Amino acid sequence: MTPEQLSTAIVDVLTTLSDEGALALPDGVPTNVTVERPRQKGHGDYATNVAMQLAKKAHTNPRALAELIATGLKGVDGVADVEIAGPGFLNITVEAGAQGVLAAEIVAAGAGYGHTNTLKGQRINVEFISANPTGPLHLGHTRWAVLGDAIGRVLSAAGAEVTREFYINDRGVQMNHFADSLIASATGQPKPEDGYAGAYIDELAAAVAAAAPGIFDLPEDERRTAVRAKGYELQLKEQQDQLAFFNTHFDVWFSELSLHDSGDGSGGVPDTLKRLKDLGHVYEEGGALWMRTTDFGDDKDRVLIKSDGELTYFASDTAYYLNKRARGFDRCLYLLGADHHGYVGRLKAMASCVGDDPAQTLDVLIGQLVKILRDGAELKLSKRAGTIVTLHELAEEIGVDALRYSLARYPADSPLTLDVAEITKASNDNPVYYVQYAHARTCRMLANAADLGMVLPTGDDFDPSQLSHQRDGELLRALAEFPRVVASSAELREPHRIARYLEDTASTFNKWYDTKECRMLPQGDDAVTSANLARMVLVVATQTVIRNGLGMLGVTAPERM
RNA sequence: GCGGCUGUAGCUCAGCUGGAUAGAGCAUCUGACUACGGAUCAGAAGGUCUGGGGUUCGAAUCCCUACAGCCGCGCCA
Repeated sequence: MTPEQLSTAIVDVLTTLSDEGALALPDGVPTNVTVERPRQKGHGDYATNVAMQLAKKAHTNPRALAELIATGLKGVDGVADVEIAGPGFLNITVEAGAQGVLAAEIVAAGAGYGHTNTLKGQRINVEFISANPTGPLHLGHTRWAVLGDAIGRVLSAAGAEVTREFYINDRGVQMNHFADSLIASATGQPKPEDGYAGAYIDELAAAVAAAAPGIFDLPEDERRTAVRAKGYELQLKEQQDQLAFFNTHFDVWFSELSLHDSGDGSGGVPDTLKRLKDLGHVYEEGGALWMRTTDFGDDKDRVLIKSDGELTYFASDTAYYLNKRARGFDRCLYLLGADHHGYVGRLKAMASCVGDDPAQTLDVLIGQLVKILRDGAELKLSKRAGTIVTLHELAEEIGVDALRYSLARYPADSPLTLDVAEITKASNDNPVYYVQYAHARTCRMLANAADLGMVLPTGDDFDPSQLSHQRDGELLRALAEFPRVVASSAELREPHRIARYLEDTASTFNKWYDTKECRMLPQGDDAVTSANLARMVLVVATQTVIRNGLGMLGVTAPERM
């Protein structure tokens, strides 16, 4: 009996009471009732506060209503006992057998356990990182790499059709500054103003020279174009390789420049500008072209074409949004750093200008910035000054799994401070190892079981009522939570809930493991009992949940450590 | 000045679409190694949930306010 089934059973009881006239609910019977694991032992296996929530509407008092529900619920198959406590809580105890069958269900579902259809039918575009291709990815991108990737995985698990997208800012003056910096490095000139510095520029300049011999000897006008193209190509490739190493994958690498190439009626910036004009949301002033975003709540209007004729980033952003919508996405997720939160207002206003309801089509997640301390002092990151802690360095120093996990276990809106010394030194204390260890432990136990000739029972060979110890029940109820955790994680776009859940579940498993009465393997020459076999199913179920959960965070589930 | 985020144990942080005695890890202290992998488990100690008001059966959670920290308010990218 899962919490979902219990919730349904309570709704059925309420419906019956309502039909019989024992209960009058003006707004009808709720379709969903909250069932949760109580924090306190002694409050049953599950608890619900439904009586307190409905009492006022039904013009009765909570305890009287609780009595009615309890009586009905006691007749439900699988429910062992119902108690009324405090102001009107219903504390429910479930029969061991009814609870134990879940273990076999999880094993049968395998890699699909935890997946739901709560977001079925939604086509979601998740855009994240979207860095300039003018340098390596750094600490500032690392959090988004982890969260964006995990959100993509979690949304998929909730049934959505997800496309993960990286928007390449390959257009704009920064690309010329990039080229000029490479040229300056190769020719021994001082770094240009507004240029990029750092060892990576020198290395990249050498790589450009190696890949295209003679490129720096071209005439000046050709040279810049050629170096820009080659440097871009190599730098983008490096970003892609490093993200692949970091286990972060994209479905689409979208070039900003491609939005400007078109102009043939297939979308892109020219068509976007025309459409905005037709909709009457643009005007000229001071030689510039503006979008009237203040009509939709923005603080000020925004420039699309500057008075010098150059297009702004915002013009590209608008065309890009329309491009996504034209590709059929119902929702566009943007993951932005806190330093871009001023963008939210104009993005939403822009969506309104083109006739969308941003509450339906746009989701902007603002994440707070990660600070990094070394020797107690904050490292200021600046690509142009060349002081960079790169994603790749971090990943190699701490390990991909540990770095991903330690970023994934915090919500995006909590500011994070990482101390370099601490995360490297304390890596053995990282909760990721605790969770991975629990998984490795299940693997060793099952290998031992195989050595003893134990075979995972199926059908009638599996006796769920053997899982009757208090610890069995605690573990089963923890495993039963997984689909709900995934669903809420997807709905709220908060993958850290999965990490916290896994830590809790791993802890429950370890406690179970240390309980003498719950041994899976027979001791000494003892024969294999049906209880041993039933617990074997429970171990496989636990392993399945941990593996699936870690997978949603892009973290591996090792068999040995 | 306006706006966003944050303020919970010594430290790092969960919990925030209102529920029962506010949780975890680390650090500290005490136990369990004739072990299904001890990277574990059992226990102790540790709190005016930043301050002040309000809403109600009930507030860390919602509203108002004050204070503190980080970030943002370009015809930059």
